Amino acid sequence: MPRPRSLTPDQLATAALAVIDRDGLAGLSMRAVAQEIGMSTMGLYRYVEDRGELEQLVIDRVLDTVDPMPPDRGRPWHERIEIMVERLRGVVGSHPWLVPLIIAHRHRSATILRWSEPVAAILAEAGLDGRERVIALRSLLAYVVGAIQLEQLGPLAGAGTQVIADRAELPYLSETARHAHDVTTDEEFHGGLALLLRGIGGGPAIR
Amino acid sequence: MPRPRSLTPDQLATAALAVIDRDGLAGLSMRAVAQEIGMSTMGLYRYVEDRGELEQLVIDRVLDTVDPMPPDRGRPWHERIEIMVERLRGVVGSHPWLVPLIIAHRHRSATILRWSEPVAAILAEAGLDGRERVIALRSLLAYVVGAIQLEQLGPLAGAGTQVIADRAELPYLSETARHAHDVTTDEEFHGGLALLLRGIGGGPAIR
DNA sequence: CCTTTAGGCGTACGGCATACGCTTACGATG
DNA sequence: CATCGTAAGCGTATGCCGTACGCCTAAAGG
Repeated sequence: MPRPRSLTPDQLATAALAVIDRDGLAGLSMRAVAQEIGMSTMGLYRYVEDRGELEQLVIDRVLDTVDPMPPDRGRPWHERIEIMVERLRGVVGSHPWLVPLIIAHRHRSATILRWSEPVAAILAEAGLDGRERVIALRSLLAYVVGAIQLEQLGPLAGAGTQVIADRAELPYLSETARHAHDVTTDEEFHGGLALLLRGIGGGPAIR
Repeated sequence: MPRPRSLTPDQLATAALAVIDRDGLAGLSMRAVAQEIGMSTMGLYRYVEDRGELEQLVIDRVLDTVDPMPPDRGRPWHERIEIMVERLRGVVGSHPWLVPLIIAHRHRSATILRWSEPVAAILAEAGLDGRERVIALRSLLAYVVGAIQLEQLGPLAGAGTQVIADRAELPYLSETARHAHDVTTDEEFHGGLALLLRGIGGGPAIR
């Protein structure tokens, strides 16, 4: 009976994401999204309660593209976890501006749960008991969250690291920084993950 | 010759920190800090270029309390790293509102460098070569950053986890969540760190 | 005592989220 | 086809925010 909606939540999320990808997180405002759609600012409030709900819409839209299918069970379990982690990193990494938003809304998102389910299953198969599983799962999440942020904020082989390499008062750190340029972003991420997996008990043997 | 300054940067940082600790990060505004000091809003701009510089002041003030002294060399190196990590977590954890600010300003902060120096030294002593050191150091930082945020956003034994425990469509995850209540925040943090250290090669032997 | 310099304040602007009330398009019903 | 209830969409207004700019004044050197 009433007038039909002229916008789907998905169109709204797409518009907001376009704004973010173009102008960064700071460019995201109700006005900007309304303009992107070609609607008045207040018209948006017919679709979302407030700005937070719009953000949630964007995050869900992006995170929903993470494939939650358990990987082929023929592989060793640490490889399967790597695959799951890499899927998450791939999706988040293609929208780096979203990272702070995802962090802030993490607890409300169903995707993290859907992602965690197969990971928990793999850890159980690997023989970890309940308590070990709790700790391993949280550690993996902590590592992924932290690594993605560090990666986004300053590439390892970038200018910031170069500055450190020249600091005479920090001999060990600068010596370490000089080795940074031949570690790619991917090697760094997977290297760290491999350390964690080895600690959990599933990685290749100790050096 | 000119009129002397009536405020030290430290007083400014202290006032801003008081506002944050009382009203949260959202409560931090130039107006609020000015009122806290008993000065007009624009008076603050005699001391800082802009809001960002005020934030930097607060972060430096807090992070400067992290003890950068290398721990007693008699201990095994993985214990020494644990001590360094715990110092960082202790300081940041007592001002949880600051976490997003610290993340955003991370690259400008000298404290992280001062902290990283002894950690790099310990890793070198442990026998890691340059490349391994780069990866281990970044991993530790990633874990700490991620874990502190996860810890702050949702306690493991809290209501959020309880909800998960009742989700029938996520059998492995909910089974895992049911074990969460007997893992304290500290156990979780140190358990994850122990996994990472074991992977690096310095933790207690594999299970 | 006078001059100079920076300290401190008030005002004003443009941007933000959003509360509220009006107008209007729609489509089900008579 | 005419009518009307409902929700869509818009305009206005409020109260935040950071901060540019110009004025007045305190204080120290000569």
